[in-house]
Amino acid sequence: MASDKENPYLAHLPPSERGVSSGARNGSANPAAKEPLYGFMPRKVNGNQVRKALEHETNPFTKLPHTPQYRKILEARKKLPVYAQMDEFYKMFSNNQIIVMVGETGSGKTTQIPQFVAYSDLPHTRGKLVACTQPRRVAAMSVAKRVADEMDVQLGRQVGYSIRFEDMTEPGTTFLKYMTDGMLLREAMNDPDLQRYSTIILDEAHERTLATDILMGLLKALAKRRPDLKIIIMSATLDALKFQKYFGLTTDAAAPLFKVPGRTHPVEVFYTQEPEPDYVEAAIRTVLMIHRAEDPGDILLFLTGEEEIEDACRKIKLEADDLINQDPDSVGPLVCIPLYSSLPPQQQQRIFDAPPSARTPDGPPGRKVVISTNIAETSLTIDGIVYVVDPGFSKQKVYNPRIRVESLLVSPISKASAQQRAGRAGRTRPGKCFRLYTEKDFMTELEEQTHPEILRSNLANTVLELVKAGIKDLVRFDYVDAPAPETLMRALELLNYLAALDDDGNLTPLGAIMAEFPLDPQLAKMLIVSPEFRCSNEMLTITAMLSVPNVWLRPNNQRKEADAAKALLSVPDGDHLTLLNVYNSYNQNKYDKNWAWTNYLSARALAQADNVREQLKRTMERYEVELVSIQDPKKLYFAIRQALCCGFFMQVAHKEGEKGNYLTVKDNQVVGLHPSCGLDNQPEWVIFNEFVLTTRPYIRTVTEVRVEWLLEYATQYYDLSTFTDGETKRALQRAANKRAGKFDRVDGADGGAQKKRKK
DNA sequence: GAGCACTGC
Repeated sequence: MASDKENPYLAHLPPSERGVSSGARNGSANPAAKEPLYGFMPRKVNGNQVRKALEHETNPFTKLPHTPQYRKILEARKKLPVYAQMDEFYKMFSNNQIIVMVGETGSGKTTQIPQFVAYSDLPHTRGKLVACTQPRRVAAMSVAKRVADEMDVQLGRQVGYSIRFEDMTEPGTTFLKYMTDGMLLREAMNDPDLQRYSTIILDEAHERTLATDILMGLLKALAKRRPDLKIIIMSATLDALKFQKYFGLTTDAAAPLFKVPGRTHPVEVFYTQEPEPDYVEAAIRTVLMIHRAEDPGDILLFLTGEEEIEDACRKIKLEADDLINQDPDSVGPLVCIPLYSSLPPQQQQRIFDAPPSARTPDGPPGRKVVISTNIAETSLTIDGIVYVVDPGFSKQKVYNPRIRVESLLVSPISKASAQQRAGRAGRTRPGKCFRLYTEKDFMTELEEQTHPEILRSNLANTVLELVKAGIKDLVRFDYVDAPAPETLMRALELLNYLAALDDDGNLTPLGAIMAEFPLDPQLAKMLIVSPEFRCSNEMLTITAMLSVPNVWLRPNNQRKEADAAKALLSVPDGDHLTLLNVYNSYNQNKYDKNWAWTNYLSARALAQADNVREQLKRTMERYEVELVSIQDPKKLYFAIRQALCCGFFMQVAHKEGEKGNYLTVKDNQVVGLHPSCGLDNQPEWVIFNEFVLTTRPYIRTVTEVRVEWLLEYATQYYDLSTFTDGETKRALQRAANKRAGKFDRVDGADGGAQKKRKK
């Protein structure tokens, strides 16, 4: 490398270092006095150099003098366990392309390691970035803010973050970027070499989110194509060896491990002697036992869902009140606080309230009990928790590729999860964890790790992203854990029916555009084809509404009122049309802040839909998907239902008999219309957005369609030779005959196309 | 006549 141009690494160095004579040009005999990074050789930086630069009076990235706040924070940083191992880190980082790092809670890895890397990579001198991914948006935002403060720069300039709907970076200036794993995966889709980055750090890899898992596969392959790219996988202890082996560049060499101790307090673990037949009852009993007998300190109880949590809250409150009445001198007041994700943020904030005070000045102190879903296991940290009650269950997503259904199932947690839960008791001082199962069950029955999400999900979306990223052979892709072949086959099959992939598995032009939308392939497809039906404005709305959580509120004590409000907004032809109507009404009443609430709708979800709609609209404009509408409302509703068929022709059910049962097409599952469904009759053919398995199998968000549309817009899928014999096939046959102009001699019926409404 | 574990684009 002869010139500065070829070696941008040297650009930041004083002229003398670049081979240009003169320290005198700096006006100083010692250039290091002015230039904090003087003498830094990229990726050959050591701890001494960095420590010196950190103490320097000038900020090397802004060239401004360091503020007093910087110095104060720096003193705190020096006490982090990871700071003591800076030399070791630089040695390992300089000598290896891929590192696996483990650091427990409180080690400082998430804030410090990316900064260490920045001092070594010097990405600002060559227009590169250091990226650090997080599974959650809030984490990406809050860590970026913290690190910007630590580096004495403004958030969004040298240090920024990038999450969906919010890009807090400045191109050309930002060189350290925190981002969600999903965001980096999106980037990899369009730039498989991730050229912008000099180092990529995957944080919280042990959580094994779908996006992180896919990124690990992509980065492993990319490391061979880009020897200049460095990769750090950060994880909890238990998984380290698995990642080391996976990222070993040869079969027998593992990636090196950089290990940093955590800083937490010990937690004493107790087990029950016998298995508990009813874990909710046992949990309530344990909470009350702690309240009566243990020292002050708040309690965290893990349960599986909203209903269970609200129920337990009521029961604990009743029993605690009884205790106080019986024994006011030795039992203090107790508050129960529920915590789950669908609670409005304001109510979630209650977990940070102080525990209730003693009722008399020298009476027994009060206690706070937080009853939470898994959200408190990773996403939210509550200070002051000293006792954890862990019944050992959580709701987990499972995917059945045979019937293409994702459902939630209450299942035993893993050992790793149990340890994570116990750790929640030791964040501020030594704590106790009460496991409501036997030690033997813990040792022998619980799985080591929770199954990674990739093994429990429908992969249609992921497969499309991978194909777009240039991965041709999905089955032989080097996954950390390979999904079931049937799951991949199902995904490929769906994408082929949707014409996103051709018969050889190649991406079609349509598929390439579909991949650009942050949507399930079915939704992307119907949105992209909707201009042909001249209803793309409406499909845009419906797609956005289907992409956000349920907009309907149904408070326990006002169910009737809520149902009545919903009936007023319902469109009898289908729930998809109702969603359109809800959004339009919301939009027309935006001046009225109470509109959502008075109509029993979630203002939060509607605002989210608005946000998603805008994002999708921008993508449509970018790919020239026209935004059009038909004026005549009757024709418009027809067009919408036809466009729906283009995406959801595989999610169709046919009415069987008069009992309200439906049979899903091809899979032949017996399902019912979900009670929330707003159809005013039972049409012969319906498409549905969702199959849910609760008290029985239901289809939810349902709209009536005509059989001839299915034959017309999904000819390949409705090839009758692929159907098993039965009423559905006979009905399809009648419709097909009619289309072909033949007389149906079996029973003379017309396939139900002219069916009358009951009302 | 039911419910929404949790994330993410």
